[in-house]
Amino acid sequence: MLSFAQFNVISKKANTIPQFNMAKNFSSRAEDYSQWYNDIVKHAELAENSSVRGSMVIKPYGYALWENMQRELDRMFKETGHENAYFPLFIPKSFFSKEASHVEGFAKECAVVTHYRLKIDENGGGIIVDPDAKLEEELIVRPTSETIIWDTYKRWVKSYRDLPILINQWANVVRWEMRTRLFLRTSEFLWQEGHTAHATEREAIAEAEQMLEVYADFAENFMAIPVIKGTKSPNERFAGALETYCIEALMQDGKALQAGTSHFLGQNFAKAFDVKYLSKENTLEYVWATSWGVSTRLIGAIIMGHSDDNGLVLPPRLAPIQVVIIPIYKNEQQLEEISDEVKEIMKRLRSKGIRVKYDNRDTQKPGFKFAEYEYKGVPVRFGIGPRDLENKTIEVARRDNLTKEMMPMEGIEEKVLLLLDEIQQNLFERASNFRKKNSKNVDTWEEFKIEIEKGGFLYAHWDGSSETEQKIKEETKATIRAIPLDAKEEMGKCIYSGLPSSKRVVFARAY
RNA sequence: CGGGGUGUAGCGCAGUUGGUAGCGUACUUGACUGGGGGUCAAGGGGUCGCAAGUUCAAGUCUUGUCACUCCGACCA
Repeated sequence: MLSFAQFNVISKKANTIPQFNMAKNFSSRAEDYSQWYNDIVKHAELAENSSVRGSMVIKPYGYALWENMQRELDRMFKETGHENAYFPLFIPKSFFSKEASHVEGFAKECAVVTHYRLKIDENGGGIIVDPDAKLEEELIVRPTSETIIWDTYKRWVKSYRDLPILINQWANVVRWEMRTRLFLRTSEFLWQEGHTAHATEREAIAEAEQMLEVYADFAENFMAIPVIKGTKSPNERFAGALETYCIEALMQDGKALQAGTSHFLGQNFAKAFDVKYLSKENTLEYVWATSWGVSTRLIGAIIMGHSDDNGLVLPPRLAPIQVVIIPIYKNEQQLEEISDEVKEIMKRLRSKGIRVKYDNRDTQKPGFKFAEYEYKGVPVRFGIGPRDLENKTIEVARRDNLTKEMMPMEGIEEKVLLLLDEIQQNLFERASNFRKKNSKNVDTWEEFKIEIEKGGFLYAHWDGSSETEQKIKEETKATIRAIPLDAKEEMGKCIYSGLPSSKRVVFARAY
């Protein structure tokens, strides 16, 4: 059991924000971590369960967050030379059987379309599937798009001049999961999947590594979550890949979350779909492939990475609302005066690119609004009342450490710009410290079994065999989350088998 | 798919030995309020998850079923 004390950095000073959530029946992390997570998703209005089992409705606030994530990622993809395209949702069943390990990996979780028509039931039972409308070939709802894309690339690639192909698509995919959790695992989810084709192995590997860097950059600089960059062990590798690169994050309950993966696919798909090009030397060669993706699961990472017992905490660079302004007034006239001033302030904030919202609803009290935006994780809140108009001040409250102070209206846009950066930085540091505190080297099996119960990343030696990894998983539920790219060479003995090992890998229990 | 738990008003819950449903909050109206979830008063809102069964009578008992949730197996 982890202590969350380090995340409750509420100062005892006079400007401390009082804690009201006790009255609202929201769970705390220590009481029930899973319930706490579910409460945040629902009460912060990110998403809710739908009538479709295992599928969620992403609500406007949650979708706005996703849009911000999309925008930054999309920019990064384009800056690295990629273009967006769109491929079909339905994939002919036969495509799947072309790459053996790929089928095996996904077969158990595919939704299948078998018919194309409904009809009125003659026996009065409402609507039924028309048995006469059976498809010649059944269609799979994509769990990922490698097959349909490589079937397409086959037609696009003739010569080395056609390479590389650098394409990304934003799409939904379906994986029929037995056990679902909002954002972390749902039957349908939103993601992006990049699929590239290259002339050489070297170039493909470089692409996979480059995209891993992009993901790590995004995680750390936008989500404010530190990640371990590494490769997966063969057991954890993507179905059909020769190498899977990953970024791995640590959640507040001590469990790991895979935040993004990038795969070097070798020539597996090129061979399965017969994608060849004529080289400069006039020889026919199979192309080399990569694929890489991140999903709405990242929203789960943001929630579990930063939020506290008062609700959601969002990193400023991704927050749908960065500054919310709440007027405090006694009558119509005061509201008008405040609104005039706020209009001016908003203009200045927006000129700096700050996403600001003025909540002038007359239907809610200020205190209610304070609590609401706090729960929804808005990084900065302004309170402006008659006293502020007189003094030319603003009460500025920050969500990350729950403190507030008075600031002059003059030049507030510059101050806030700095403040947002400071909050972003603080969240990253806080998460980094947490990870540091919950990462340790472990050298004996006894110690491993004790430490894994406490959660966190365990750096330990591993003999490199799947059997050992499997045994460790069976006995402790821990898996190898990553073989860090920056692992230093260090002779040691496998934690489990005692066989020699040259570097430490990262073990953890995972989502 | 196996095991546990929960489904009663928008949300959170109570409901005794079976006797026809209640609390908090939210909602509506009004007044007073207003710098951290306001106060008072008066109101509105429920096929008790769904379907069968037992019974004179079912939120309550029985069976089935669906959903959610936790724990396993599977996975981003």
